[in-house]
Formats: sequence, C-alpha cells, structure tokens
Amino acid sequence: MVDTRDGIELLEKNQPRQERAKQTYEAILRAAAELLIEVGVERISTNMMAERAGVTVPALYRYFPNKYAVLYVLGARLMDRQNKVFQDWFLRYVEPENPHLLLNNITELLQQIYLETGGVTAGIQILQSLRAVAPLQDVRLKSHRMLAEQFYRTVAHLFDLPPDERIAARARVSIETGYSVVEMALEDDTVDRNAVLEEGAHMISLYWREVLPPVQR
Amino acid sequence: MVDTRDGIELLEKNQPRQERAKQTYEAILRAAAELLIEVGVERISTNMMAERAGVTVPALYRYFPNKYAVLYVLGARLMDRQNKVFQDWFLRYVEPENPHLLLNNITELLQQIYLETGGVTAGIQILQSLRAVAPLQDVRLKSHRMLAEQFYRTVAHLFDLPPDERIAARARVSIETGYSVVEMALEDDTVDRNAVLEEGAHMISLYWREVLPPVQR
DNA sequence: TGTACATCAGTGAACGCGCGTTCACTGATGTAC
DNA sequence: TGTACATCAGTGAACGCGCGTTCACTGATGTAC
Repeated sequence: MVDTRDGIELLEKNQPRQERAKQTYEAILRAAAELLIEVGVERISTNMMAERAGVTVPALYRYFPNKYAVLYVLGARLMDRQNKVFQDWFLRYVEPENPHLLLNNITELLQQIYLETGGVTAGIQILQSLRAVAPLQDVRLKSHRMLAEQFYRTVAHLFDLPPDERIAARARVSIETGYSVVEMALEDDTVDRNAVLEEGAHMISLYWREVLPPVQR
Repeated sequence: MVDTRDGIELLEKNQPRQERAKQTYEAILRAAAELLIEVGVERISTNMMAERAGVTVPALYRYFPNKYAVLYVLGARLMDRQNKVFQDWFLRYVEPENPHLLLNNITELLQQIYLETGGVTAGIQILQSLRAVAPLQDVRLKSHRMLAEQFYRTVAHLFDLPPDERIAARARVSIETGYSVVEMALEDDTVDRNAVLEEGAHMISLYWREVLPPVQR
C-alpha cells in the first residue's frame, strides 16, 4: 500500500530529435522551473507543467515518465553549471609555483557560485528540491562528492600532502560548508550577502592553512 | 489562477483540550512524520495523515487548517529541541574565568545536535521540508537567526569584543555551517560521521580563535 | 449525589476538482529510390 | 525531382482515483446547581 520510494524511474523516454521537439522539451523544463517558484515542489504536477508549457499532457509523457524525471533534469543541469564554475576556477588558480593562490581566491569561487545559481530560473528552489525529494538526493550528493574528491586531490598534489582520510573529510566539509553559505545568501534576505560569502570563504581558507606548509614569499 | 503562496494559514484551529483529543492530535503528528519518511513531502496529504492516525479527515481539520500546519508543528518542535540542546551546551560551557572552554567543546555540540535530530522520527525529512516548502522557511530561518544572535552576544561578552557587524555575520556563518555538517552526516551514509562532525567543529573553532585574544594559561 | 445543559470530540457521507496515465488518432518531418 | 513510406511529434478524449473541504450529525466529557 505504501510507496517505498525506490525504483522511481528518472530516465527520460524518447529524446527529442527534431527541432520542434527540442523546443517542446525546453518549454516543459522552463515551465517546471517557473512553477517551482510559484507553487513549490509539494504541489507541482505534470498537468500544470504541460499546461504552462503550452502542450498537452501526453506530449510531456513522450519525454518524461513522471514529474521527478523533469526535476531530475533541472537538478542535473544546475549541478553541471555549478561544476563548470568550479572547473574554471581551478583552471584560473591552480598554479604549482604559487600553490596558495587557490586558497586566497575562495571568495571569488563562492561569489561566482552564488551568481550562477541565482541566475538560473528557480535556482534555489531546485537546490532545495534536490535535498527534500528522496529520489533526487543522489544528484546533489554525487556532485558534492565529486567536487570534494577533486578538491582533495588538487590540494594534496599542490602541497605535496600524503594520502590522509582526514584531509579527504576536510575537503568534503569544505564543499558542504561553501554551498551552505551560498544557500544562506540566497535564502535569507535579512543577511548581508557579501559579508556572508566573504566570511564563509575566509573560514574555509583558515581551515586549510592550518594543514599546509607556511607561505613561501 | 496561480497560487502566490502568501497567506497560507499555519496556525492551528482548536487546541485539543480533553485527553482523548490530545491523543488524536499527537497521533496525527506521529502519522505525518512516518509518512514524511515513506512518501515524502511532495506526496503527503491530509487524507493519508488521518488514515494513518486512525481518525477521519474532519477530525484532522478540527485541529489543523491544512497539511502545512501539521508540518509547521513538526518543524517548530524540532527547532525547539535543537535550541534546547544549544541552551544546555551554553549552560555547561560558558565560564567567564575560562572563556575558551566554549570553543573547545563545539564537537560535543554538533554531536548532540546530530543525535537529537537523528532521534526524532523523520528528523532529517522535517529539516529538508523546512528548507523546501516556502511557507515553512521562516521557522528554520528564525531559529538560526536567534541562535546566531545568542552565540554572537555570548562570545562578545566572554571575550570583551566591541560591537561589530562582521563578527555577527561570523556567528551566523558558524551556525549555518554547523547545521550543514550535521545535515550532511545525516544525509550521506558514505561519509564517516564522526570525522565529519569533528572536522566541522574544528573548522568553526579555528575561525573564532582568529578574532580572540590568545589562550591564557 | 443526581441530572440537565454546555461544550468538546469525532463520524459518515458527499461534493467537485485536478491528478496521473493511456488510447487511438492526425499531422509534420525525414529519407529511400 | 517526385513520391511513397517510415518515423517522429503532438492531440483529444477518456478513465478511475485520491485530493481538500464541508455538512449535519452522534457521542463523550465537563460543570452548574
């Protein structure tokens, strides 16, 4: 009688091939994002999405098996965008001759993730849905684990640290902390956004300086 | 046509007065927590809650105007429990003769919040719902703002710091960070819980040591 | 201590509506020869 | 270059079901005198 929540199909059915189909597909995603803002994840439905997108419900079912699959795509795309911000940041600031450069520019990273997320329609709502909706949770967790792993490997390499589970945990805590500060900046408008992002970045960099060799200058 | 999400009634209607009524009321809350685990906030309904609680739907409507009001009570109770853990921790470790005692015991605080939240039925699910469901967001935000304010005032007093907006932001970032680490420990079972809680606590204490006078010993 | 009355607690039945999902179908686009 | 056919894209209509909500009601508990 009760739904155990396992095995909810998230994969898309048919991929849109023709131009018209791609527009329909994107219109559905846009509609879903708008509705996430207007009615929330607890009330969004495939009927509403289709109506808002200007297509009939069976058109939606052509591409998505259910509403979770739509949210999944929104979530995966947001994670991709955030990961891309990370990659660009790494490319800019990973310099073997000046390893501390990375840790001195965490503020910029948080600011850019903040801007990127805030610039996506329903960015925060998507983030919150990824947390709250069980079948979607892995999207966020996998992404965070991956970033933590990458951050760990990069820092260990830059500073020649020996393999250490504790340092890996430190990387994961840093990622989660960074995101929580960004989410707070997006959620709570009584807060000084910039102060909060700078403080968060500063906390993380202090935390890493402790395990690193002193600055060489 | 579209629901703007403002003005959703969260206050309860009749308060249960007789013993039988109190049992009904609690049975509804218990049922809601169980269902939050089983079907999630996106699918929970007043019908399901009433059925699970063993009462008819109009009995639920006697005490709650809608499903949000039920979730609101679950959320408010969880926040109360977490706040209480904080208060007890303050009582134990605020000692004017030894101000650093507070910062040396943040691990214990995070562990206890972790245990308290994990010990409440659907603790994480409630936390995630408070984030994702717009009409409930203030419950969490108000609680966090209050704890940040209290932490700020206590530390400023213990260490004789002058009023400083930046230090207030630091307190808020610390609270948010602490909670995010606890949530991660509850959400991601691929992670070493204790390592993550200890690392989070350590990061926060480093962050505060920086703005404080050195240890006197 | 008994009883009449007021209040509190919960039920059964009903409503209209939007939900998810499926069907056979029409129309649009692509491609084989 | 034309046309027949295959595939892709989307529609209209229908279904049974659970949703939120309300009604007049019965029954249980409390209290005034």
